[in-house]
Amino acid sequence: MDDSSSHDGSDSIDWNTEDELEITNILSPSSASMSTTTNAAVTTELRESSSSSGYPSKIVNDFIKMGFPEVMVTKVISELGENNADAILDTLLTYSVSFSYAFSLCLFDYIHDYKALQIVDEIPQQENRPSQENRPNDQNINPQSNFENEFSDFDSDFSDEDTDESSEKDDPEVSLIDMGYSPEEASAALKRCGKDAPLSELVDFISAAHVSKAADAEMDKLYFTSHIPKKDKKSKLQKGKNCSKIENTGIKINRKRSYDDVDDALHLPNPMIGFGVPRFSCQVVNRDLPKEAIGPPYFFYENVALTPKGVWATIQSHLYEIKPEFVDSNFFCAAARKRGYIHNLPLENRFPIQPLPPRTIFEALPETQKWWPSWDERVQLNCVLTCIGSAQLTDRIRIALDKCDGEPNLHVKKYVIGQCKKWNLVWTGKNRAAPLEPNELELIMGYPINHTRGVSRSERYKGLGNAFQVDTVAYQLSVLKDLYPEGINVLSLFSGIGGAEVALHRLGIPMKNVISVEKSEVCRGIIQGWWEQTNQKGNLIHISDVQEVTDRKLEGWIRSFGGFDLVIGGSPCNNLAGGNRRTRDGLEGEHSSLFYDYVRILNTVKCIMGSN
DNA sequence: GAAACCATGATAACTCGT
DNA sequence: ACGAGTTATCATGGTTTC
Repeated sequence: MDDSSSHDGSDSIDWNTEDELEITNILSPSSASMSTTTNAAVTTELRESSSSSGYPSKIVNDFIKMGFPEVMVTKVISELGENNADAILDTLLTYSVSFSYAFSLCLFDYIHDYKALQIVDEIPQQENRPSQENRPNDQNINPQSNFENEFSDFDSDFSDEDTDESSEKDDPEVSLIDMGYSPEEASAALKRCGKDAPLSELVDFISAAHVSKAADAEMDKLYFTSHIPKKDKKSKLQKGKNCSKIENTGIKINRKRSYDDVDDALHLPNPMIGFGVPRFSCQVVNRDLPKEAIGPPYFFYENVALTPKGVWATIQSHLYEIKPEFVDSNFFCAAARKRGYIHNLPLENRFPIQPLPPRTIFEALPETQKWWPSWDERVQLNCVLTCIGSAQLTDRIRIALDKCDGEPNLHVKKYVIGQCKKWNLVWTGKNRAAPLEPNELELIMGYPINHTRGVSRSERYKGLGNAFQVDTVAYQLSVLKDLYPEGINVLSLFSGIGGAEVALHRLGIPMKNVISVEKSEVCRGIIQGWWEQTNQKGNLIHISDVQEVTDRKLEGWIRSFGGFDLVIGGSPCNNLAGGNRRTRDGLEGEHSSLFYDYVRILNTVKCIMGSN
């Protein structure tokens, strides 16, 4: 469909026309060095535009055009000045998370007077903020190393102001009440955060409590309320398919719904931050898990968020009705990755792997900045997939751009940007948009560089495209560190390239025994290589087929190890993923139905451990 | 209507053992 | 040189949500 637009013939541009002369010219080093538009990076463009006078300045408009709210742009620019576009962009990117979250809260009608928005609005009015000259750290933000400080910069801004207010410093409870919070809320926040906590943290806590309460109510309302679908066209997935496989297995299923009553739309959270992400301490710290779901063993299940209708409802129904935690990894790294996680892990005191990974394209891939066109406004990548754009596509893009004298027209821009987003291309030369290299994907996905080295290029892309984003998963698993200081026994299903193992290792959680179930020999080799290279002390046992994980074997392992502390895995998404044109058959598809083996194994483990 | 999406399969090109 | 197996390359929509 996307490509058809390039053949419509309605435009003067013929995307498929080969022009060898132009290609030759562009490929020559001299022509590349002659580029007059080398200051193509967004921030460079903005930096140049910022020198112009007038209000609102071009830089303000440019950031607004990038999608940032005007109030936020003007606030940040008033903070940082117009001369440091990098810092402005970084701050906006991070702050937008907070802002959009706050904005989304407006959806909950009973917190219409949400205080965080008041805080946001108040910021530009405050005159006693530290000047840019007094904040050298903000002036020279190093995109390579300072990312982790972004949000704390904002927090510290609040804190600085707080300390200027002696009354607040003396009695934060009074300050909170003055801000409109109830005495109960203020008291609870102080009890939870401590009396010395900065005001911003206290506000955050109260906001989080609001969110928790609102989200619970809203989620209950949204998840499974039935409505009549408006579309006439029936999904090929939603009707007439039952979980015959499960029923045949005889496994006890906590099934409350059929497909017929779960075909309503799943409302994914926006922003997709689950129970909270780093830099935004808006966490739901308590949730009521069903008794039978409470660990140990802890379990952690993952799959794509954007499934055909009804899939997550079915998954949830087989996993103790625990609501999925939907998180987009773009809050952790430079690429989007919208995933749902169902787990019974505690939510309190999560922490991310340090240092926090780069979260923008320029920070992750600084060499691309040199070639980045000003009109490509992407600051993060789309989801890492299992295959990459073709070399011919890169050629088509280059030819199209070469034909333009100076900045391309809107039609060309639209085509190029569309393809860049679709295929996650980055700028690696003049008019050259190319796919990411495997080692770049390893960086973005949180794996050691060369983690997948030694296998074919296709296998590397496939493995990484199917993998956990390590930082995202690690954040959720981090609570295990205090629970199991001596290490854990892990049953890792559908291990892939070992995302769970890498996450635990990077968290500093020792693995005593790992049963790793993975069909692909290539992936098993990658895990084994990593296991040896990182000098793991524990035992790693490979199982090639999930069907080999029988009750008897589970019983043997449990008797031998004393039980599994964590059952973790993301079952195949092949038949769920939006990229699948041919066999997106839903949870009953050839590959994705292996989810039921996850359920089977988890139930067996719990049963054996419970009886012990 | 725009945007996004842990993909699949056909075929060409390549590798390697005989 | 041959052939089997492996790897690289490319084109291919549709569902879902906002």
